[in-house]
Amino acid sequence: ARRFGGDFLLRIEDTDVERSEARYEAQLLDDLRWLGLDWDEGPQARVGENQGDGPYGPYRQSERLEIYSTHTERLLAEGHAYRCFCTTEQLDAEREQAIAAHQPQFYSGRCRNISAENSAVRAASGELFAVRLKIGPDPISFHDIVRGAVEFAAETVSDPVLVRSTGMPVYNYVVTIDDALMQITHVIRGDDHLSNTPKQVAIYHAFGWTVPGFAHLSTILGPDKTRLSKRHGATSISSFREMGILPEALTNYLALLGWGAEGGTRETFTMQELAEEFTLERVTPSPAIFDFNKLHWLNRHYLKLADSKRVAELARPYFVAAGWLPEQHSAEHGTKLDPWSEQLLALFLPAVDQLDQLPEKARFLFVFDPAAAMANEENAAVLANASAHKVLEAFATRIASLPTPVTAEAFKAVMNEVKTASGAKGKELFHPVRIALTGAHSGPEFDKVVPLMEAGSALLLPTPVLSVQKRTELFLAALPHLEEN
RNA sequence: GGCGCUAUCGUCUAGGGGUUAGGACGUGAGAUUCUCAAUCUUAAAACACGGGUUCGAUUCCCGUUAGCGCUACCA
Repeated sequence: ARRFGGDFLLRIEDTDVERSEARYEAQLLDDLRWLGLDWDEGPQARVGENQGDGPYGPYRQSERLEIYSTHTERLLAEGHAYRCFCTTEQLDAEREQAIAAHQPQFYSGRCRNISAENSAVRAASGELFAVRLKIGPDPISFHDIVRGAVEFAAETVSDPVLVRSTGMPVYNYVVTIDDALMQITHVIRGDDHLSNTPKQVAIYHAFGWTVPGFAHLSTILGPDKTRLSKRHGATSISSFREMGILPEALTNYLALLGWGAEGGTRETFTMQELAEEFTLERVTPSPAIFDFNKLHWLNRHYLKLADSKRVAELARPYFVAAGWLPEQHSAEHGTKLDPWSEQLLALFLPAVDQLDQLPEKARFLFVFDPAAAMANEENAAVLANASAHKVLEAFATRIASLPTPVTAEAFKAVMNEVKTASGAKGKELFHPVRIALTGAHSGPEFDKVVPLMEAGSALLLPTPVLSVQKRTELFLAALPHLEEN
């Protein structure tokens, strides 16, 4: 719509009373806004914003029931539709029979030829009825922008129900009326609707309306090639948001799933660029498998580009949830905590695919557990080495005599002294110290980690961050056989 | 079962009657004076199968196979 200066309409299709709840609608509007998709016409948001509405409202199908019943009367009067008095039991039995006999399941058409008078009398007497559309003998064909010409034999369409015996019209019916009345030129939807389209085309014909353009987009599949669903991980928009995926990464990824730009070498598109370049003609008809790897790559890409304040805001809740950052900003926090948080983020952001992985990566800053570190097999192997003890002893005495806070430069100097004193170098030198300070033999550069520990130890945090000296002291105290050597 | 849709590297895709079948993610290797991450360089990796049409088919047509969808008084 944006590409060609059209309008994007948001319509709430809530004719299934049992499955429609206000909270779903609120969630939907919320998700769309978060993604950066805004609509020109649509329902007033129940969450408060005043976006939406327009000249073709109301935009909730549940509020358009009168419109539909007027149209049903017209169809009935013109003979394009008829009342069907068949009971569910009857229809179920017929269906079962057809399945047992390996026959295609069509409606028998039993009620098709009940006379208008008879039909009216039975209806007036209170007999329950559904309304069915009369399908003519000719094949129904239409053009799909993604797939080309599509044709269905009339028998396979059967006489579809338009209005349930409860009086509530059915989705395939109302969607057609709404699309026509709202002057929709392009119907863009999932290909699970492709088989429904001949029914809808027949409805356009019955009313004498112009059939719009259709574009059926392929389904997104999971790695096992079945429809993407909950067991594949995130499927709702909000779950991506909760994981810490940026909206621009998601929209970019979604656009790439089933579409390729001309040339086929560009991968990153902003919403603005998408609006300028996206065309339905270039949409692929084959279904695509959702690939978290590529989404993560895009997310990392946009995380790098994003404003650091914005990312800090987004990342903060994950640390708060872990109990490591305070919930509220105090005055002190503003001046000291914010710069520290930014440092923290700068260090760990390149290491994550999505924001919710941040606490795990930063864990060693907040949780210091020498016993656990020593219990780790790989760590134990490193510490079992005789030189490791020499390194740690040399390191401990020198680091303890340093003025606080320990700077990155002072730390580097100490490491050099330890190197000459112990004769250890490379891994032999760094790994024991790294284990002592962080509990693991791998992690980010000391140049960045040391200042972060030092500055962190001066802050008032829900979980205190220990200084380099404190860590060294505690770790050596916990090393049992050091003194014996 | 019936009807429909789909089929290029593991994945997302570009391309299209004659091409060294291009790019990206991921994977492997190398570089970056501890490691991890990031970054850079580099390598391996594809036209589902069988028939046509054609001088020539991965490309067009038909079929097979496989996957998905619909087959509801769900959307």
